[in-house]
Amino acid sequence: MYELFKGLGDENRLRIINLLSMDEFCVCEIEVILDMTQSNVSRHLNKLKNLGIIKSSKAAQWVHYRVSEDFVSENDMLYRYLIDSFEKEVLFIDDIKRLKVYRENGFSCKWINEDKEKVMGVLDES
Amino acid sequence: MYELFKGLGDENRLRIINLLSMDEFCVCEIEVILDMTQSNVSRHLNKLKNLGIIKSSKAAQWVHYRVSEDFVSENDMLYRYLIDSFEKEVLFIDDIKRLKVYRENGFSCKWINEDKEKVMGVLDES
DNA sequence: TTGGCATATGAGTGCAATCGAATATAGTAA
DNA sequence: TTACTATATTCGATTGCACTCATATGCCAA
Repeated sequence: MYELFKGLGDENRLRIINLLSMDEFCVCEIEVILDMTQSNVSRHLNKLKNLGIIKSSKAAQWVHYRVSEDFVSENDMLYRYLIDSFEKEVLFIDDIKRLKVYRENGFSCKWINEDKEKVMGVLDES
Repeated sequence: MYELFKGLGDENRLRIINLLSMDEFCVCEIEVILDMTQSNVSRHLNKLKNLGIIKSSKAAQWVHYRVSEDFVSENDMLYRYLIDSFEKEVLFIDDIKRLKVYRENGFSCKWINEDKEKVMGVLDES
């Protein structure tokens, strides 16, 4: 049990969970939206996966991550606490704002591949 | 927010919270019931206090610790999740068993002062 | 099969956290 | 005051964790 809390005791991992609570994302999208390095995102995702908080599925060379439905149903109160808390803190609210801009511009893995700088630039301005 | 989870991400601190969820205790009682060193208990209590999870009050040379009512009301779901989880794990269940033996023998700070070895011995046998 | 892209992992670094032992502080009682 | 007791804090050692850079793996497309 303390392992679970230890896993949640990291800002970047909470930011990832916050993002994944909205939708499914592949690694490169998380990287761009949260402005983290690729290896760092990958490592945190792996840790969250080992804890059973998220799950992954491969689609071609992309790996999509999502919050585990089992985790949510087995840890109902904790998950609701998380969601509530996300909505109260600027850091998490700002990440969701960045996600909105990402969506409004119709960005996707493809865009990131073709011109990552451009995508990052647009997100940074907002 | 991640600081709170980081604080909960330690087995000994969870054991202390589990114990304090039952009643108020002074440091020497926690030390004996959980079989931890005095300095270690003190350290963890201090950390939990800084996080606002517990509160303390002095009575003569003793310091009594209890779960903060404010923390419980402000973090209702998280606290309920904690209590639920405690009830499901052997480690925490066993600590409460030790507490019961402590109570059934009528032990107190005084007893611990007068013959700590004896008290520990009785608890260890159970 | 080769080239390129998405993701994962290994190695190294530095910082943070835990712990026991010893010591300091503060409060009490004689 | 002095002696004692409960708790807090400092020290030094050890371990654990997050991070970056570089490289490996695995998948697709031409």
